Amino acid sequence: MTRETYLTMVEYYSQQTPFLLALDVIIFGFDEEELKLLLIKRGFEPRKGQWSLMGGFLKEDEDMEQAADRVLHQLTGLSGLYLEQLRLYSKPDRDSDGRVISMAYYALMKTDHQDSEQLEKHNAQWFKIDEIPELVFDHREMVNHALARLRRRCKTQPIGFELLPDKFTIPQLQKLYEAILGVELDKRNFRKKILSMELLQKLEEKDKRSSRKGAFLYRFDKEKYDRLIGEGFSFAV
Amino acid sequence: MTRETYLTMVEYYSQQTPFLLALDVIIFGFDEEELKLLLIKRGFEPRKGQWSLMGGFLKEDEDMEQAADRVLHQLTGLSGLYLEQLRLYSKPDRDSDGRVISMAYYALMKTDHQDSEQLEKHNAQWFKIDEIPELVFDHREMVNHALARLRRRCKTQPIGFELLPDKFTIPQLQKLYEAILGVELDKRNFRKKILSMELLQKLEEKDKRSSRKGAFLYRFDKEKYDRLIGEGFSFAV
DNA sequence: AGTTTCACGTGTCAAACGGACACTTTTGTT
DNA sequence: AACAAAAGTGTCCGTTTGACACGTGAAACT
Repeated sequence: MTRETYLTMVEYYSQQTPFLLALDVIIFGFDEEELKLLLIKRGFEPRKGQWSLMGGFLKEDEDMEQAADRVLHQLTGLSGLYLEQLRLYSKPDRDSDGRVISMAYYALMKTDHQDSEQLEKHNAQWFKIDEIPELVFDHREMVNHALARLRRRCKTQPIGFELLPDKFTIPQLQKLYEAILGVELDKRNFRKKILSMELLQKLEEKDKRSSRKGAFLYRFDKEKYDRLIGEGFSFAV
Repeated sequence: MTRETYLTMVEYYSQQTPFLLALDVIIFGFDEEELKLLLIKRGFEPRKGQWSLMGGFLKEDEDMEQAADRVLHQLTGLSGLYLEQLRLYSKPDRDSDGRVISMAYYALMKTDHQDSEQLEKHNAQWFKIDEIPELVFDHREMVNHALARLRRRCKTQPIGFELLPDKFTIPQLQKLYEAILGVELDKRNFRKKILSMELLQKLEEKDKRSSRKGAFLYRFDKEKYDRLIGEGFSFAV
C-alpha cells in the first residue's frame, strides 16, 4: 500500500463514529426437572440492585467470542462452555444510560460443574425459566430470543448434552427435552429415536437416585458424532 | 437516578474502548437459471479497485437494521428488501487497515426490480455463485456463511419468493431451489409438495418465454402464510 | 419372606410422508 | 402434417412417525 492510499484510508475511517461494544450472555442450566437461567443482581452501577444478564465490554485485543468466553469465565469460573451468537441489539436508546451496542450470546452450562462460591461473589442466582424477574434494559427480549433459538436448535443439534452431566440416563435426557420444548414426550418413541442414532454409549452403571430399579447411564459419543457429521449425517430429536 | 449514580455510570462506561462498527451485506439475486451475488468494485480507499461486498458504517442515530437497509438502498435504490443478520466479524486483525467490527447481513433481491444505472454508479456487478472473484478482507468467509445460511433457511422459510418476480411459474421456482441447494429435484415431487401447502395462487396468465406450451403463473399468498403461521403451520420444501 | 411400590424398559400397528419413476398435453416451428 | 420442447400429471413402495399397554427389577415396608 502506498503512503497516499494509506492517508486516504485513515481519513475515511476517522470520519466514522465509534461505539461502545458490549455483550450479554443468556446462561441456561438444567436441574433434574427444570430449565433454568443464571442471572446476576447487579452490584455495580448502572442499575445497581436490579436483575440482569451477565455482560461485559469488548476489549481491544480480543474478538467477540473471546470476550464472551472471558465474561462467562468471570462469572462461573468455567471456560469453553457451549456459546452461540444470537443477535446484535443496537437500538440507539436501548441502554438509557448511554449508547451501547450489545451482542447477545447464549451459553449452556452443566450445573454439576458449577462453582457456587464463584457464583455468590457476583450475586448470581438460578431462576426457573417461567419465573424470571424483571430485567434491566432489553434483557428480557434477549432471553425470549435465546429461548426460541434453543428450542429450535436442540431439535437438530446435539446441544442438550451440554446441559447434562457427562453420564446421564435416558429418562433424564427426556426430561431435559421436555423442559426445553415445554411439551410431554412419549418415552418409547423418545428412546427409540435417540438410541437409533447410535450416538449414546451405554455404561454398566446405573443411576438409582430416581427409582429403586435404577436407570442405566449413557455417555454421548462426541467422536462418533463428529465422524458421522462428516459423512452427511443429521442429528434429529 | 441520582447525580451520584449517574457519575458512577459515566465513569464506568467511559473506561471502555469504543470501536468502529460497520456492516457488510451479501446480496443474492436469481437470474432465470443462476444464483448470483452482487459485488462492488471499490471506487474508494481502502482497497480501491478490488472486489468487495457492499458495506458501510453504523451512524449515531440508527440501529444496525436501519444501517443495513440504508446501505442497501444506497447501492440498489431499493428499500425493504429481505435482510437477515448473519454474524459479527470481530477478529482484531480482520481489517488490515485498522480495527473495524463488522456485522454481516444477507439480503435477497428480485433482479427484475433492479435499477441498472444505480448499480453502475457503484461499479456493481452480478457474479455467478461459483465464479466469485477474490474479495477483500474476510468477505469471502462472509459469503460462504451466507450461502450456508440461505441453503438451510430456504427449506423452512418462504424466502425463495424474495428472489423471484411477484408472478412466477412452478418450473421457475424449482430452478431457484435447485440453484440455491445445488441439487436436481424431481418436478413431480416438487410440484406436489409446494402446491400441497396451498400458499400459491394460480393465475390465469401463462409465461410463454420458456416453452411453446407456456407455464401458468402463480403468486405467493403472503397474507395466508402469515395467518397459517399464527396457527402453528410450518413451511417446508 | 412376602408384598407393595415406583420408575425403568420394551414392541406393534396404522397412517402419513418421501422418493423413485414415465407418459400425455400443449403449442409454436418447420 | 410432423416435430420439438417444456409443462403437467399419478402410482407404488419403503420409511418414518405417533399412538398405545404391560412386564421387570430392586428397594421399602409389613
